[in-house]
Amino acid sequence: MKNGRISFRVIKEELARRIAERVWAPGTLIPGEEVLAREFGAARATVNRALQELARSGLVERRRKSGTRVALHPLREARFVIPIVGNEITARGAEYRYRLLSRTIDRPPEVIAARLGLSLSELVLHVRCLHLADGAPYQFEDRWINLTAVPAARQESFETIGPNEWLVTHAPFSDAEFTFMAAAANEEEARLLDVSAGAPLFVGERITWLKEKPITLVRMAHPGTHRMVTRL
Amino acid sequence: MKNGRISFRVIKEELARRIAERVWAPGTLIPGEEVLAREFGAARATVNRALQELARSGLVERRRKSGTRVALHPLREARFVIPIVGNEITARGAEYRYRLLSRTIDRPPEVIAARLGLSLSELVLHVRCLHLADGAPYQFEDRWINLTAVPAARQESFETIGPNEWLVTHAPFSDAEFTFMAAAANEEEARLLDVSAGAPLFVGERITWLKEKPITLVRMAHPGTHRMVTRL
DNA sequence: TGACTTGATTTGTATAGACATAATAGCGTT
DNA sequence: AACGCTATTATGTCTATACAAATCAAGTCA
Repeated sequence: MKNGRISFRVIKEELARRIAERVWAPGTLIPGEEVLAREFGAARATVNRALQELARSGLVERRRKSGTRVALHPLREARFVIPIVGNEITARGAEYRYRLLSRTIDRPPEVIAARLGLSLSELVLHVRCLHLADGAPYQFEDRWINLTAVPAARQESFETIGPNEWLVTHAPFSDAEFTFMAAAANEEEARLLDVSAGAPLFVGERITWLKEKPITLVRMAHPGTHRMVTRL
Repeated sequence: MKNGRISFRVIKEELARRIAERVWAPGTLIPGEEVLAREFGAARATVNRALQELARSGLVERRRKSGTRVALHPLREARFVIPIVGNEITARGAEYRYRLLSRTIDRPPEVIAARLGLSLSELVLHVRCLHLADGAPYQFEDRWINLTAVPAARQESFETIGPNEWLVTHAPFSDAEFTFMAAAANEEEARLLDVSAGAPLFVGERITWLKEKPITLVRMAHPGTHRMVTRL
């Protein structure tokens, strides 16, 4: 940007600094956009953008007519990128390997049908597979695909390509729900992930929909050593 | 907004729809801002805002000169709000209770000093407490506070107010790192959280800094039934 | 061939001005 | 006091215009 012009980033950082250093205490009403614009020698739109971003990251709360105040409880949100597992592994410099465990087409068990909102008569494709990093078990993937919504999955063997990778290029989705939890490894999970039975697992679950229509439900289990980290 | 004017939200949703329904396949280059602006009868700035938001949510990738293309692997990021535990509990309609377990001032153990980047001679405040929902153990909090950075913590007993709540209003931070993992409950955790020893726990860890200066390290352990959910 | 320059293109950002919208405060009426 | 209207005010958003920055491609020169 040209010299004299002040970036919304600069404003954002300066405002963040004032909040962090208690120039403006939590709960305080901070000056209005016009005032700040004059102070920084910028247009109101520029200040507005800075403030909107601060609001989205949870540092301030804004209300029409009342103004902008420093958030009382800065419950800043954490953002995690959910990568394709293969990329995640190679990004760490490890060798990625994939193994298909089973692939069956059947009517869904009640639990699965309920979670996905399917009737018990609709067919689902059940795929179980293992992702390995440098030969060590990294993730056990247990997936159910709604064949009514994704009939093309019937033609795919999933022998060399993981269902995740296949789905992102063949079955779009518009909504998703992520869940993370801890669980104890059952006999099979223990064997597959090379941990002892009952050992803690880090489990991620995801359901995706395309305009209300359920696409797939996947449970991804990692050995307990797995860590999900983010910085903000 | 006035009748004729088209909101960036409308544009954003329509573009998202086209991507979800494969009007524009993954990897495809989508029309430039000017073209879209003409199509929607909006200013380029409006289209720009819509596209920027789509880019941030990971649906498209943008590059100057090349243009905007539909992301090949929509690794859409998941956003989790990290609330104050008390609010989280009352928001669920449960009764919140807090119990202080211990509060000591001492030199940090090596592990903690290393994680926080402190010298072994600096004093830290070690607080352990329990958060309960409707009488049942909800979270075991094990916290270390850097007294060099937050000397005021020395005066606080933490008998009725949790360290988290106290800190957000008394010790600002500018950076934070979140980690989530699964772990097996040790004897003490098992007793406190009312699970059996070795049972899986869902553990969150957070370190915060104010301009490079470490403020606090906290480990928050939940019973394995705990779920962290987000929708996008 | 290969390194450098230049131009064209697309997104990125700032601005001034206008109007929209939400929420509040104050007033008047009952 | 309770209710509803109105004016006020701060944020929210759109437009038109301008220029900045990145980057790709083609052309130039050693």
